[in-house]
Amino acid sequence: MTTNHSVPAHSYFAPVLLDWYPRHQRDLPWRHTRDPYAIWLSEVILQQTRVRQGLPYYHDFITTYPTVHDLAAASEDEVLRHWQGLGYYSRARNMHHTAQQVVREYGGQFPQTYAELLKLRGVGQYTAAAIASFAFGERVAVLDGNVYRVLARVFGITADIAAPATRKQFQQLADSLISADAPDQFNQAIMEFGAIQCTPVNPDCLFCPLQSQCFAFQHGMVNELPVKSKAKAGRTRYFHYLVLRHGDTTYLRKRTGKDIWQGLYDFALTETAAPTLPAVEVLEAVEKLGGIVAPNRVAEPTGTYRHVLSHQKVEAKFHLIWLSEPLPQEALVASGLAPFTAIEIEQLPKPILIANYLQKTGI
DNA sequence: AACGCGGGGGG
DNA sequence: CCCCCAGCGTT
Repeated sequence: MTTNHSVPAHSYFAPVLLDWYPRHQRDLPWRHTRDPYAIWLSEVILQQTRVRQGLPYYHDFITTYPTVHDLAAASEDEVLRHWQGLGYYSRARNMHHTAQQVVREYGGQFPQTYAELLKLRGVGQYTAAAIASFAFGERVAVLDGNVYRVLARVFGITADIAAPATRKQFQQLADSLISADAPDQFNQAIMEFGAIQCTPVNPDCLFCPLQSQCFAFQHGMVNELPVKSKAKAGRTRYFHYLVLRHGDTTYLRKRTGKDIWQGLYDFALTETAAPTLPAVEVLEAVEKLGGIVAPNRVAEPTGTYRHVLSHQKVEAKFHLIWLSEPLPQEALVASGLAPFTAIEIEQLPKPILIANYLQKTGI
């Protein structure tokens, strides 16, 4: 390819990517199928997740739930347990909901167009475009973080990619670039190119096939593009977990509010604005839950477990408390707590913070 | 348009 | 320790 700036990058873009892709693509399981269920599964997992992290989860899900019928028939707890550690748990809950919807309302057959796919819960513009192109060959451009980055650099777009209004500009450009005869390959190629070649940090510009056409490279702006405003800093929260135990059972409850970790299980929780909770307040909290503390069986709290989420930090301490009696039934109803054996706890979906604590303490 | 939602990898 | 990675639903 010659350096001819009189020729717009537009005409070279798709051919260069389609030439690059087969020589550099990773061998990924969902690239060997046109099954919309398998593709949907992979895309939901990959929505905010890197391939390396998502791959074992994909294998687990496609093995445990080979068809949409299997996924639809599972319980939400079981689906969340398989999702444990992947984060953004609403993806799993929405996925489960959609599986049941596809079985009930679509006879087990996924809708086949972008517009119809978009109606499914958990399927937004990106995922609808991915399924429509990969499974059904529809000519609709995907727009994900990789695509934003590649297009911003190659075409010198300085709009803030974190601003929702910027989307139109990129969608229009991507739709103008996508190959008419191989829209699926184009979509795969541009995302793979962003993931492997045009990486966020230290992109491989030296061996880049678009180097001569790339605005950012030609103008020394590779590190300035794409433009992306920073997310606002998150708050710090202080969790004091009451690990109530009696006999061989431990009390946990399912998180139901609009807070983090919806649908997952953790212990009775007192949240404070300050890092510490006085011992007397720990006892008061246990009492309020209907618990009778066994004599001399309140352990010192653990050290601080720090758990960083993208939007908030959690600093948690765990107070191990042995009860002399099981919690009364009314107390369980009021608090949502329930007794579980260690074997049962293993099967519950839990935040990584809780799973780490349980592993460390051998419960 | 702004916000809330997890967790991992690299320098 | 810092930085980076981001699609969808709700408000």
